Amino acid sequence: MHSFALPDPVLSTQPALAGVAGPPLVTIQPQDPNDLHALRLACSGCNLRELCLPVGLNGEELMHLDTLVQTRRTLPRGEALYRSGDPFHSLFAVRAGFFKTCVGAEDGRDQVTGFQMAGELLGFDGIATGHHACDAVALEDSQVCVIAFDQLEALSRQFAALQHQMHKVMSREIVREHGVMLLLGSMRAEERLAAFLLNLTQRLAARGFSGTALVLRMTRAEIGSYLGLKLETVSRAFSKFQNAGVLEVKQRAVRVLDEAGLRSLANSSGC
Amino acid sequence: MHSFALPDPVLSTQPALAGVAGPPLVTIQPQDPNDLHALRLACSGCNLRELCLPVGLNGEELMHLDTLVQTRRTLPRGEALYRSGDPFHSLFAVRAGFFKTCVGAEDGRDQVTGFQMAGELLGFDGIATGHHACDAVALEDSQVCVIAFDQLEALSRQFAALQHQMHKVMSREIVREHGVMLLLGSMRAEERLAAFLLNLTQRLAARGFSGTALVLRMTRAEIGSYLGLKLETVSRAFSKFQNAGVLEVKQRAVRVLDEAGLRSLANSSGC
DNA sequence: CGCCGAGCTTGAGCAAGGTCAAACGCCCTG
DNA sequence: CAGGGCGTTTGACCTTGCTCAAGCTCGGCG
Repeated sequence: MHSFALPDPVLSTQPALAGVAGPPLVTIQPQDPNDLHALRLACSGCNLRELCLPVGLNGEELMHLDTLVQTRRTLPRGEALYRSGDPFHSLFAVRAGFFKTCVGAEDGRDQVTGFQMAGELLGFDGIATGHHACDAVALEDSQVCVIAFDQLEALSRQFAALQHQMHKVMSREIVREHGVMLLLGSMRAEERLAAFLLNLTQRLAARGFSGTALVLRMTRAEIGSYLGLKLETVSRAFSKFQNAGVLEVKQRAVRVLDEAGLRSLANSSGC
Repeated sequence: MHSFALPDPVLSTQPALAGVAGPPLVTIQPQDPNDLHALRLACSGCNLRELCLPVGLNGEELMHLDTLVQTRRTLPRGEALYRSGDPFHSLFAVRAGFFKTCVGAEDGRDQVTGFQMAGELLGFDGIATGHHACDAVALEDSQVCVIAFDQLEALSRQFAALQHQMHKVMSREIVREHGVMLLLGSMRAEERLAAFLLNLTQRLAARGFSGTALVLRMTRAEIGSYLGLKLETVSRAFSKFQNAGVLEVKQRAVRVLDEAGLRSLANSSGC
């Protein structure tokens, strides 16, 4: 399918174009002795710990969390982290790269339900039934931390802070989906795209990347699926934003020229 | 606004028309001495325990859960259980009645994100920030059990079964919202309505009500908001289903005449 | 009992976005 | 470097569902 060799030591999520370099990822050396192996997996040393599950944990709690994340998994672009129906054992924290999640109807239609970037968690859909209810697919070469769920539950019975953090993350996912429902249920095509771009730039900015220049990791069709639009409509909206001087669009490279303009496009209430 | 006296002893959710009577609700006598007071609030004696938070708990766990649900709250039709921005302290289990939840954009548009019936839990949106992120409004005279969230977290640190059940409920909410996204993002108007009706009848059937005759508790506009359609479109789809012999529609009273037909309408894939 | 108002139905016309089709750009591979 | 394929752009046309408007139903209330 897709020949793939992971460039060690690093998987860069947003290359030079992003302008602002993110904090460097730790070097990955697969053949290390045990202590180094443990270190490189440790949440306590992870540069994403302020965005990920460890938020708000103290030193002791973090050390215990470290014992939980015993493996990482590396995926080439296009590979599924899990598929609908797979048995659920673990949550996954995106360490590097970019994912989409999508649900499929029986008749083949499918709907992208989200895009996940570094520090975000995947897999909550599997808890309800013990089997995953959607697909998670890497949109670029990616790496995730594997978090055994039964161990996470056990640990969060010991540490209230971890328990609460986990509840917050799940609640945030519910609230995020409310926002998507608002978007899908009551916004026009251009409002949807504007809102989507603002959300993306905001999340990239929170990770230390430029809030104005970004490289989309997904196709027009995937954006369209997420936004409830056809790819042609997405493309036309991009062109219109470019003509209006709000964006500069060169295929997947997008630069926000007028953030306030974009913001007002996202709330134009259909008038 | 709405003059209201709660008929004691019972709040019936689906009246005679539903055909099959649900299990009778326990008698509510507000002035009882303490032990009876405790009993009437008890999850262990609740006829909804197989649908609600107590699923899968053993006797001891149930007894502890009973200590958690110290109050109920009664709401007349139209009243908000909570509103966006309210501080979050508790989850709510619907004991009787019917609710909608909705999120609002700044510009006044709002989107119904769900309808909740007996045994379903409300309030997870508030965990993320400590403030509720949507409104929950009673669509008929209703009653909820109030579950103090910090106590629930404490108890679920003691009992793995309760902890896991809570995670399952939140996960199920996430999966449900994926389904709504699929509906909003990729279905035609009539498919959306058919899918909505199937979902409603299924949930009513799980509660012992008829799976074919139901009384809608929400307006056409609220259905439309939930489905991303205008109320006229909803009304037209109802009429079309009636003409096709799939439904009998008399205002809010709906009877499913051809469930298989309805099912195929929900998957017609746009052809 | 008749009025009133909220909610529902139905029609006519319209616009947003979908569909189909053609052409282009970019990257990967041979 | 040429060829091929995927992803994107753009145009022309068409369908779905929205808008606006009128009339209807039903329940509550004076």
